[in-house]
Amino acid sequence: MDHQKPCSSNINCSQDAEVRKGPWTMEEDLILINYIANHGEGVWNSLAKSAGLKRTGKSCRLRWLNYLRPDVRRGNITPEEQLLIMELHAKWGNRWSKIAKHLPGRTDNEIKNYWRTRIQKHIKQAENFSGQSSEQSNIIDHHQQGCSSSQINNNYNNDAADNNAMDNYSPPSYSGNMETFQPPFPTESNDNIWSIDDLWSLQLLGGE
DNA sequence: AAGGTTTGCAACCGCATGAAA
DNA sequence: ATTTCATGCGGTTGCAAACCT
Repeated sequence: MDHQKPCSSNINCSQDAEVRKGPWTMEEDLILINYIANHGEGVWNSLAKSAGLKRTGKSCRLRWLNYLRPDVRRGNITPEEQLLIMELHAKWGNRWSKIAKHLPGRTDNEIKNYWRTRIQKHIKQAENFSGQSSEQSNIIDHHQQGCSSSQINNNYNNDAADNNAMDNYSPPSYSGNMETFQPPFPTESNDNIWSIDDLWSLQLLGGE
């Protein structure tokens, strides 16, 4: 992604004085990192203002949580993580934030993207190959037809099953296909224009 | 090499929920 | 009890990069 292009997709460019949209620039990232390092997270709307960012609080929060946080891990979803994602998804459906809580350093957005771009696609391909098992195609259909999370919850389980369920849980629908499932590695996506490490070291150098 | 298509991901949007006033 | 505001969530979109013809 080209984070350097200030207004490439900025619909609000004309009224740019107010709210910026679109990709974050390195400068904005640095401002946000710096500000949070010095003042903590606080209320996002006022944080955005105080930091001098022409962004909504929502946008700042998202950028921080999904990208800038020091503990966020990006790229290289391990086979273990992948398996866990599949198990938890089979159990909870599209409850991405809930799934993300079981994968330290991973964000709901990343897991959601990963599911949609890799796993879902691969399951669909496998299904086309093997004439498909009924249970599995049900799950895929749910996502293709955009079923609501409440529907998913009815089909799978609810929060009560939360923590100890994993002990006696066996993945209902994917296990049969794990044989044919080729993890689409490498999933390296660290080739950002600049790395978060870079930003943090910049922050540490110039920070305060 | 050029143009078209597909893929992957960052970011936005709308809605739901909860806390504070 | 009601309203307002902030946050969190899931779905969706836009676009650059990668791939294909």
